[in-house]
Amino acid sequence: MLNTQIATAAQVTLASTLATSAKGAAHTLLHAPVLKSDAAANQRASQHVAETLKLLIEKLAPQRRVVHAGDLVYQGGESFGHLYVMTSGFFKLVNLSADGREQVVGLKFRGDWLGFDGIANGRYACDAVAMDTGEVLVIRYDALFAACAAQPALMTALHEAMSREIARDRDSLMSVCTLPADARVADFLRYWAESLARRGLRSDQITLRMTRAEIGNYLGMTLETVSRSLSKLARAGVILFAEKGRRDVQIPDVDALSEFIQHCLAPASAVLQ
Amino acid sequence: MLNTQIATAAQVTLASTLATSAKGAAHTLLHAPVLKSDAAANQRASQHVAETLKLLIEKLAPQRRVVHAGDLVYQGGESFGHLYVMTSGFFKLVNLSADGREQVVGLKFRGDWLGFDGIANGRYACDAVAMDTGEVLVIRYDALFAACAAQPALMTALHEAMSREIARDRDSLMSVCTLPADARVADFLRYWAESLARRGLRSDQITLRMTRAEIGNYLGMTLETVSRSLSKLARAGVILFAEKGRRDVQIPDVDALSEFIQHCLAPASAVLQ
DNA sequence: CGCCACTTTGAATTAGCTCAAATTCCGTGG
DNA sequence: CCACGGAATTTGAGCTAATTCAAAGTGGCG
Repeated sequence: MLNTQIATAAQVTLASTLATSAKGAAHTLLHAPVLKSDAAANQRASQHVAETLKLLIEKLAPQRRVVHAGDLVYQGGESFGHLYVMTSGFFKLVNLSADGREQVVGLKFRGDWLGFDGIANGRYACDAVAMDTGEVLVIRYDALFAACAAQPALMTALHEAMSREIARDRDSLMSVCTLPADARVADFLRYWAESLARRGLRSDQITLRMTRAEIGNYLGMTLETVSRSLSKLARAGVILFAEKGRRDVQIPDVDALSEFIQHCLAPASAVLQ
Repeated sequence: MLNTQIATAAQVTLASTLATSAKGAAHTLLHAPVLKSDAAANQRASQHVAETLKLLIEKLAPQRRVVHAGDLVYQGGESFGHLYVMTSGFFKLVNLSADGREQVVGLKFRGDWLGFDGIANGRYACDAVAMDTGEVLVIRYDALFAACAAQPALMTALHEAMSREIARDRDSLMSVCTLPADARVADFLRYWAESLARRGLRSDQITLRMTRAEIGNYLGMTLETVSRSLSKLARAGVILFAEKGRRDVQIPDVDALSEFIQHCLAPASAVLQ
């Protein structure tokens, strides 16, 4: 396991640091624990995506670009000029470090923006690769920038998208740092299903468009471990593989994935596997 | 080790995926490998920070808030209304998941903004905790939003800061996912030193304001492993501890840290440790 | 039909974790 | 100023989750 200590000793340490230092006011305002999927919230989110796309199309009349599996929308090092907003399809973001390490650092779905990483330095910091046929709106950053001044709704949409990305990236880091391998895979599936649900797509049956090696790379583990974890999830009945092929995963109950994660974190439960 | 495979089999897999799918155009535009620290770039960055702070102060005349070690600037779950820009000090961002896992997901220095995570949902997603005495500019988001329309420079600064945060978070994820423990600690120190250098502060001597437990939590490893890795770095002469106390770390040569990381990644080198 | 890439599963190995004990540091009060 | 106690750190020893290495199985596609 990566780090059980995080749920025990380290957590106590951090918590006590906060408690003593925050002058007794720490953690009285926690989010309501959202462990259950929320259909109403998903519908709202889906509608919000549709409205944002409509807004962008109306205000900016952007060019559209159709992509196919394997196409690069932009490439690390390339000069920044455009942002892209997905209307359909599925993308991965791949980072390449100076010393040659390569990693999938993000997954993107309909409504997500691509290219934020390029704003600060004038160069894109990663590759955006289509994993499937899809379409993006091509948005000139300077045009968007200018339009934002006159159209507050555009700026709101932009800021919201960047904010969401920041929050999501942190959740990713958290998953990698605090969950053991099995739970990480479960969390990955949960995130994917939730992402689909929030966009109004069916989420009980997802087609993994990534190989085990890519999933493992994204989650910080080997392809063998991904395979073993998926097998364990299937054995536990939390997921089902379609009869033919193992790229299609059925998720009868998303909440069961969350329970599985909790079960992985539980310290002293003797359930045979 | 977390994942040597990433540097071997998985990398080949990913690379070939890109190569075959990107129609032969993959990776011709890589960044220049920046393995060496760059004094000129640091100076430019430092000046840029100063200019941005000046701009914010002039245009928005923000309130200032002095903080001391342990103070919370904002708390997860709290209603969003302000962004904060650090003029001095040092902060950590702590995420708390719905199921109680807690993790340090970011470190912030002078010039960095705090609170972006709150824009999308109207609630902050993490705690921002001061690790030292410092000061932040308190910026009402609605005021900033309004001012951006008239002051393009403000919007540029805002977008740059968000973009930088997104890129940085991905580097974090990459470090955790692709580096073994020793290299991760080295990379952590390298990042810290670089962060100071880019702000015009001395970077050859840094005072770790975090316990081993916090560092380990941030890097996804235990406090014991952090301690062992630091000892190994000291034994290798890459860092030196101040005579009294082990919170002060001297870094005679930042580039030596990068070399150490490379050395950790090297597959078949038989150097005794 | 056969190749090739992907996946699964097993067995052995190891990096990092857990547990434990000794040491150092630092604030506090005598 | 020094003694004391609690917190943080270091280091060792054993354990275990995940990796590495290896081999067999499966499916898609020309």
